[in-house]
Amino acid sequence: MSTADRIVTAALALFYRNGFHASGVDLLSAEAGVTKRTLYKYFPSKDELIESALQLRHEQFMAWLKQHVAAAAVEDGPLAYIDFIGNWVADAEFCGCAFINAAAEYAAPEQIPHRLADQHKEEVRALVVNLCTEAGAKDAVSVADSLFLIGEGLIVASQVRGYNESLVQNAKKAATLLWDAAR
Amino acid sequence: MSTADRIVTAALALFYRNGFHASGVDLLSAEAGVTKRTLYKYFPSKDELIESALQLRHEQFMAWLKQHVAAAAVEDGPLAYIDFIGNWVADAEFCGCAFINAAAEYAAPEQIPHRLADQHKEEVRALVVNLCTEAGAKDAVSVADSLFLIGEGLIVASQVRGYNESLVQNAKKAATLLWDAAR
DNA sequence: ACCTTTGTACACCGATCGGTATACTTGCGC
DNA sequence: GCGCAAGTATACCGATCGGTGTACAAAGGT
Repeated sequence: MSTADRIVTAALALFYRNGFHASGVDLLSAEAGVTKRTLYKYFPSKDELIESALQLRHEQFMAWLKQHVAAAAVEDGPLAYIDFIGNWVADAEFCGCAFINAAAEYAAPEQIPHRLADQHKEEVRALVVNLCTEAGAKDAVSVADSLFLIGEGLIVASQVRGYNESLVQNAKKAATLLWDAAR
Repeated sequence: MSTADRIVTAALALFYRNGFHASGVDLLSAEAGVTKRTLYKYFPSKDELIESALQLRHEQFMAWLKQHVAAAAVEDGPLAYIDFIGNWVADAEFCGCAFINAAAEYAAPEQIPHRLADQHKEEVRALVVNLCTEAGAKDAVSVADSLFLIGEGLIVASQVRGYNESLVQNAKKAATLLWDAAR
């Protein structure tokens, strides 16, 4: 693992756990096990480090998601998406969605972290649309958007209120109902 | 309007628009039209000002929500909740949910803004459960949680991706389907 | 008229912010 | 064995952070 990778990996972990504004560069470099000088050799500013960290997160997340839904039968793909979210929010390290958090801290839509969040969510939504299409939905876009909304709701509800087994079950139930109605 | 009220009102507006960590006390007091000294006469610290601002937000929001759902027929109450969210996210000043944003910036569940967010969401959820019960749902808690999830999803999706008319329509459609299945 | 309250103006505090300068060590390629 | 890039150590920069001290102006109650 290269030095740059170690830095951006540690940065992502800290930003995710601690927030972007609340994570200073001193702590950041200490967490990565490098000097501030070295950090600034690879990333010209904290802003660009944030950008790189979110880029890394996007790649990791999409790979993780794709792997999960690929393990499900094609006709259950859309429900596997909700299942994936259900697994994710149960993780002890779960701190909400890094991109939703980024959009919250950088409210203006033209700010780079917010734009990256928008792009990330668009890719996820597109993936869900694909799952619905391949599973033979009547109106793939419509049901995909509904499932996407339930997923987003499950993420933030779990973040704010803490993990709740029955809420996850409920999300799966609602998703199943919507999905069955769309086939 | 008392001086303390003007301060907390301005603080809420700035925190909502700008984030908590990103809003400094100097800007805060300037925005409120008072000196920093006066601000600290009423609020012993920025943290306590944040707490007061969130408390104010909670009261304003609940009053607004109750007023909206009270205008709907009892049997349509649960759908009026989604309708309310749909109106809200269409507002030009919409910056997501202040409590979700607070939970994002203060990730640890024991931090006061996070705890206030939890309490706020619990009250909203309880209100939706009541709406479902009064409207004669078979399993009020279950369908209320599903509608709540769709509402949360609509809030964050609109925050991250910007307002999207068809997404709102889709949320209403999904909510209607779930609600009809629960009556 | 006097005193108290309310708020202003503004300088100041130590700490931390993001970011940089300089000098030194370490290890690898040739 | 030499040179060079990578990284360390540490001190520093100006700006801003949350928060305070002090002196003064206005206004109301009695």
